[in-house]
Amino acid sequence: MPTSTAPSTARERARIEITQEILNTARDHLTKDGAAALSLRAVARDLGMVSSAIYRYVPNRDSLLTMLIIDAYDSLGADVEKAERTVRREAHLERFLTTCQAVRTWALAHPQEYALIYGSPVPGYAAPADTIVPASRVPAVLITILIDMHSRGRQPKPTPVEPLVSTAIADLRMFSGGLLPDDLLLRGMAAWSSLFGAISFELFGHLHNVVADGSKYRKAYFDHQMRQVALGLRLG
Amino acid sequence: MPTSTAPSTARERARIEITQEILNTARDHLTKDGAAALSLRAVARDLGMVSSAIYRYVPNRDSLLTMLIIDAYDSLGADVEKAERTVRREAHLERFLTTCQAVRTWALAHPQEYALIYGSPVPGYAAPADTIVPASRVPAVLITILIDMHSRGRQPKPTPVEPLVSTAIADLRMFSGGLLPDDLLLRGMAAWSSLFGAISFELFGHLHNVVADGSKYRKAYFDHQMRQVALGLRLG
DNA sequence: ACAAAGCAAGAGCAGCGCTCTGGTTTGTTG
DNA sequence: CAACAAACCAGAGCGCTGCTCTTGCTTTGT
Repeated sequence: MPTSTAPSTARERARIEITQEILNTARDHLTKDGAAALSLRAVARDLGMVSSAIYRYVPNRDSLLTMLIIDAYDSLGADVEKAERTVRREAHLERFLTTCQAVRTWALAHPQEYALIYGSPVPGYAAPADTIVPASRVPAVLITILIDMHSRGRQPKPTPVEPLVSTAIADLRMFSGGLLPDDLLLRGMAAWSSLFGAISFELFGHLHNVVADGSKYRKAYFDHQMRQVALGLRLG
Repeated sequence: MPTSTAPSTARERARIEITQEILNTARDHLTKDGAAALSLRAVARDLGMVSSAIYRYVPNRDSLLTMLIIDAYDSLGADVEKAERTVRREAHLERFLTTCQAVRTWALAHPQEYALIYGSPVPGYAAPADTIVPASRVPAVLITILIDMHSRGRQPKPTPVEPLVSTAIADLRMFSGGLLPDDLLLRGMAAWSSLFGAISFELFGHLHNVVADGSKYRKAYFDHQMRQVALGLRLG
């Protein structure tokens, strides 16, 4: 089943087109002034429509933000997948490091969008179901690397995990197709949090007066940290 | 030199008192509706003053947020310091784990304040200098644990660190009094990012459909992860 | 040919941050 | 004690926001 049916009437085509324009303009505003400053009225003004007309295409501000969130997840996911694909399949460590670099590169290039998806969620906001698939693209890449490593390499005996923790990650185990032992899944989660913890700290200003400001310093620092994380994954 | 001189006149006393009331009411609003929804007018209403009167005590909304940020850092810092103090000095691992638990406990109890200080910063916002001291209380606790461990325990030979990374963390080295080798400082940074990465993921909803929702599962998962982090610190 | 559905435009409501004006209170000084 | 400047308060007002409702017009499927 196709996710979107072909536009039969001119009206449907126009509707899709206008919705696209709204999304594009909104993304421009987002990258310039941040999510908090995004205003439906300003978007309408830019598009030469009156403010009320926007509500024909977007039910409200929150849902516009949701569309931008999905967009951001997909943009990040596509970049990361593309970067990771360029690496030789057997070079597991390099695949991991390339993935981390790609996430950071995207985040530095799209700080507001990064903040939108990995920063504080808006107060009453609950992520709708449409976001969970795009949101899992990066985790999927990481898990694939782990699976490849685990299935090919020598498998050290898995460290046993407490039952409570083991049941806690039942969903994650299912997501990975049951191909990974619990302790490796947990290491993967640790790597994932470390990756985003490091990027968030850098992007949200918590490295001020801690790690030198220059971009080469920041990159070297990040590199080093991710190599450390890779050690924890037994990738190095 | 005292940071605040004694209030001589009734007016000065009233001023301080009213400013305090404004801060308290603002904090109530923050914990209830989040930073984005915090409104000077609403605070004024709660206090029975007209909206313009607030500007006698607070220059603008941003500076009110800054005061709340400082408050939040101090609240977190005080809780963490208190918790960490209860542990036997020689039990370095336990001191570390207790610190992590204290951070998480505070974060779960004050999610909006956590989001305010560790979530996405407001677009044009630049943290003023007044925040850096309160912000470094938690890092200071972690570094003290590392110093105690390093100075007492057997010191494994430090892994050499690339020069670029070494110069990148010059500020951090200074902050730690030069008592720690670079590789341990870097492990400490990794632990710090992991800690906040883990808490941010949990608080900002990125563990949905990954780690089971129940608070005991979440706690067990967090415990496990922090023990893992401690291994990276060679604390375990 | 015609009703139904989709559309644009404008007015309007309640809220926001912030400023300005005019009038009052307070503390200090001649 | 009187005079005066500084600090205070209340209110009106500006321009912005999200969102709704009403009024007409146009496109669409029957």
